Amino acid sequence: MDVALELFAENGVAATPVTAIEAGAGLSAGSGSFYRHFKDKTELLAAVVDREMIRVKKDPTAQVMAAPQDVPPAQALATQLRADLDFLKELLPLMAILMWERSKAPNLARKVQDTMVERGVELGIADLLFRAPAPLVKDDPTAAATVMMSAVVGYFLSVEYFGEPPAGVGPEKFTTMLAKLLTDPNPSSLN
Amino acid sequence: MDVALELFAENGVAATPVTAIEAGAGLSAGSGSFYRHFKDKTELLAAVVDREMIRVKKDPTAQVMAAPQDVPPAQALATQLRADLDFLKELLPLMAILMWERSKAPNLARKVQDTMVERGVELGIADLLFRAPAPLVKDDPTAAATVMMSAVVGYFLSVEYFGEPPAGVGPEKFTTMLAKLLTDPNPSSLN
DNA sequence: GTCTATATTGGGATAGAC
DNA sequence: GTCTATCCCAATATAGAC
Repeated sequence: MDVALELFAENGVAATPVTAIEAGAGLSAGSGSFYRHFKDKTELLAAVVDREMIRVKKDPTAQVMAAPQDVPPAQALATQLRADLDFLKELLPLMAILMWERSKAPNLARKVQDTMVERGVELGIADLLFRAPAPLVKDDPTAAATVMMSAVVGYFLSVEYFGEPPAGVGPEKFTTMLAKLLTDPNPSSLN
Repeated sequence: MDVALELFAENGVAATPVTAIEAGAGLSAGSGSFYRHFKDKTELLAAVVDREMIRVKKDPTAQVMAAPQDVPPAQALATQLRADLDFLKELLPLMAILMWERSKAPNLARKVQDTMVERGVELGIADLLFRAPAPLVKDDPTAAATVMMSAVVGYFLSVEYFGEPPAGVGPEKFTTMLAKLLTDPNPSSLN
């Protein structure tokens, strides 16, 4: 399953021959030994995704970190956002697989949306309100959290996909800027 | 090529049989008629991507809109962000294909990064500085533009991928919030 | 430029010995 | 549980008539 996770994420399920999985698992490629463990590739995929969802759900880095009292809110939030970026790295193989399989297995995408995205936004809301909430955030925490999470995900995908930060803006700069924008305590454009 | 673009984006190149392209183009599936037009599927892929890149580059919605003087900066920026979201919709098939082919054709990803991402951030910077620039933005326009573009891309992908806005936050709310955060003229967390 | 027909291969899956 | 051997099919690609 470890091998399959890697190969699926890298090349997609369809493009990963059973023989390659056998080879990666130390079995002789081309022997049907794979089929003593799983009925077929589809069953393996389901097993891999399930295991990954469970693993991710209990990942400690997914939790909101205890907010230290002695640092300014912007800095505390930036630290949290860095942790979020690291957490997404854990999620990456699963995300890649689901992107590949989206059209074939829409139910899988649905499951992930419910458990990951909505929960992510919820956590983000809690996160934002917990720290000194700026007026804009307080005005519509859900929208603010959505912006925050979208930015993190978008940035993460850019980095992973292209192998380098967009426009040379590293994680440090990125999270700092995003945190500042969100914790700004005095907006005048509310009108 | 239109059919191929659709099918490639939906299912990936490997999972799209030549026969399906033939069928979609009005040819009889299974006849080799395809091969009178392209040497093989790889050549078709290259042609499709090239045509798409050119088409996207001259797309008028990619331009920064003339900023009206009589609306507040936050509102003007929100309008621009809505246009950006629409533009991404144009880009979606190309993005999907490149995501799928990333591992197989890293050079393609590179080409896109140069022409799309960097250009997108550049436009974003111009955009931000052009409108009433908040101190935070002025302080580091590149970082602010990266945050802005990342948020737009992340939000867009969530919507496209899951078929509905995350946490029920629609495009209107999203762009408004993001624009407000960016144009806030009075941040105190710069320190 | 499209068709019918076909050669060929790669990969999914099974049978049965060990 | 793994192997060798094999079946089968789906998909690539070509040949040659029309």
